[in-house]
Amino acid sequence: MNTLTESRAAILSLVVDEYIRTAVPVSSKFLADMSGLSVSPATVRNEFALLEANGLLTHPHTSGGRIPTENGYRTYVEQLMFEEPIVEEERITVEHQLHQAAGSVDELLPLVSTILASWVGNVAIITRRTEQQRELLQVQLVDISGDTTLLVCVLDDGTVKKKFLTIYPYLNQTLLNQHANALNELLAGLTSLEIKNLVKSSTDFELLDLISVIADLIVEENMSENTYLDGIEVALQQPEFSDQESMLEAMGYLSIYRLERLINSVMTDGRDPSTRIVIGRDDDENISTGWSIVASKYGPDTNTGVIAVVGPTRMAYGYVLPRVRYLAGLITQLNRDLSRKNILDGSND
Amino acid sequence: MNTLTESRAAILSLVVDEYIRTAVPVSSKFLADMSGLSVSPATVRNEFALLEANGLLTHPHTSGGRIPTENGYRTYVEQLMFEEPIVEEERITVEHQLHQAAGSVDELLPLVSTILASWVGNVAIITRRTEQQRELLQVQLVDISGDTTLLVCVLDDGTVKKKFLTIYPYLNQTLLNQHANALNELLAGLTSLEIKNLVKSSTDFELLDLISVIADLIVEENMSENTYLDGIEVALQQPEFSDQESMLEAMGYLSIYRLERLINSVMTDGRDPSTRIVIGRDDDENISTGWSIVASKYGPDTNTGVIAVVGPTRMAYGYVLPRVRYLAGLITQLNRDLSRKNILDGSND
DNA sequence: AATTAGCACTCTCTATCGGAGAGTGCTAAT
DNA sequence: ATTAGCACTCTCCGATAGAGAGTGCTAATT
Repeated sequence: MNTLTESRAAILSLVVDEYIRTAVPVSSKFLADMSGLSVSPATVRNEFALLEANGLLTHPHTSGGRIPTENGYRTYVEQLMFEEPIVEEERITVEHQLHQAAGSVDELLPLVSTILASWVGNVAIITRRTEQQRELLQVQLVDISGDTTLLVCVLDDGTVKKKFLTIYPYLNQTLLNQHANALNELLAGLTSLEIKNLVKSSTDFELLDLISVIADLIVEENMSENTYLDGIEVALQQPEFSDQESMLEAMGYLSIYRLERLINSVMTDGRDPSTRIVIGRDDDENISTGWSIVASKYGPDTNTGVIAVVGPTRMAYGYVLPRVRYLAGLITQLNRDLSRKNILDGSND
Repeated sequence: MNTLTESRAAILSLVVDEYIRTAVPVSSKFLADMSGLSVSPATVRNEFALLEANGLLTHPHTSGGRIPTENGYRTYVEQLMFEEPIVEEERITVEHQLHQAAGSVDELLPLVSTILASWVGNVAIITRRTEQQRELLQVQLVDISGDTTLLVCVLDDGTVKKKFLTIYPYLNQTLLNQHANALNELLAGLTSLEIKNLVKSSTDFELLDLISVIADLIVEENMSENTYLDGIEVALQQPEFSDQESMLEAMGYLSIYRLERLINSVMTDGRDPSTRIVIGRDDDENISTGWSIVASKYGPDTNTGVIAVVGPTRMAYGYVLPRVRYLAGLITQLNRDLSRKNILDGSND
């Protein structure tokens, strides 16, 4: 049933391409005239009817052109789509822009999300998984005021976490430094898990509470710090959102909290591929009708996450997919460079 | 010329109130029937004509009701407006919500902006002026990898600033700690300015470059860290933005970068009052037609900034103004508490 | 058996028209 | 100074009609 004849596949492909390009339903006359097909509109119409019977096309009105169904998009993406290669010029531009943020992940990722969003004209989102294996490098305790003390933890990827504490009895900075030194000797180089085990195994540390706080702080999920979203404004210019109602609905849908959960759930359902395209309401995903996601995991193991593009089903998959995949690879590579502990090039920034 | 008769002022006030409430032009019949005015529609129409001659009202069509001009709004705000008092219940709700963020300014301000936005149904923005007088409490140098070192500075308001450095020759953590200790002895308790003077006066410090970097880092302006914006989505539900074009235009106008510059310029033009309402295109401000700002400075001196509401000219000034002023006062008070160095109440968070 | 020309049919889109309704401006009366 | 009355203007809404686009189907062609 799903074996399309060659010409039928070509027609589906052309319809999807054209509809993605113009957002206007595609007519048989247009395909017969403008495309390489050397057939008459009537023939195209016959194929239309069959594609529609297969659930791959539909038409909004009796007398409008055809548009793809969600299944039509899926077939297109799986079998027919031409992946628009990234030209050298694009590559250079991107890598030039990224050069500014060689510092660390939390400078790199927001920049990449901005680049991706403007590149594909849709919402781009990048999540970062808090790494359980991150090591604590250094702890600091700073006396802020009377009874408020600031706990600062530096992790091995350069992340800095802080938390206000109230410590009784009052400890002055000298005492705090002594405690911090003790903590550093004890904890430096350990992961959150190792610290927790330490707490479990030995019962009579001084500052046991504080050590627990540190272990929690290291792995604390702070969504707004670990997820980067951009491109809402450019995405909302799509004709899909031409009235206030659909626009507001879209803005609600594009909330960073929703999307963060969404793409993480899409990419952590145990499936193999590191790159996925989810179109419309897939039965086992809670994605809304009319929306699609192109997502890719990035790495390496020590620093993973998902980079994704979110937009209307009428998305230029053949253009978006290679670019998402490319940026995922680029992030992976830059992360690897950052963690390789011996960067020979050193621009003093 | 600007002395309105009592009844004419009452009519202007009612028109503005009603138009703000419904966004529908107000008719003479409505005012005569529904309001306390014991006059006929014809009388109201006579007054309309005079108010229109004074440039305070206008009507979009020959046969639509009246709407205020920008000058009409200004007169209303300056002379006629009733300030909607904050009821006890609102106050309790706000203070309850704020209790969660007793920690520091950078937890407090985003929360206040969210509260304000949802309170008044418009965009709320809070800027924070980087305080030149903030003191450095502690410096930390952490070895991240081969040649990357992380510089961490803790300031006296609990702010943590960090910067990646490349230091030659390589220093291991022990050496870095020694340097950090030296720096702390030298710099702890100083402001950026004092550190810079130190650099100027003495020429042969070791780590002179590093000290300069620290001085700069302390006062580094990081807009996205110092400005908090919320409420775009709720603001865009106003009927002013009922088509895609005006909605996109509004989104562009509401960019955090623009607004940040805008409200800072509005509040730093040397005028007296700590609270200002700017309506539409004031000649000496670069505000757009159709937009208004209600802004208030907050304090105290050690930690200043501006809290503002931005929205269409048809804004409920009498509702917004007291609430902006109230929150500005609340921020001031909380800041004062935070810096008073002796908070007696200590909830262990 | 696949393709295609022909044609009636459907539906959208746009413009036009007319009437209802709302609101005004003006005049004359109070 | 206020108001009743009334003609006038403009918007809004629904109906109507015609053009245009595209289809589905049938019958003819290759």
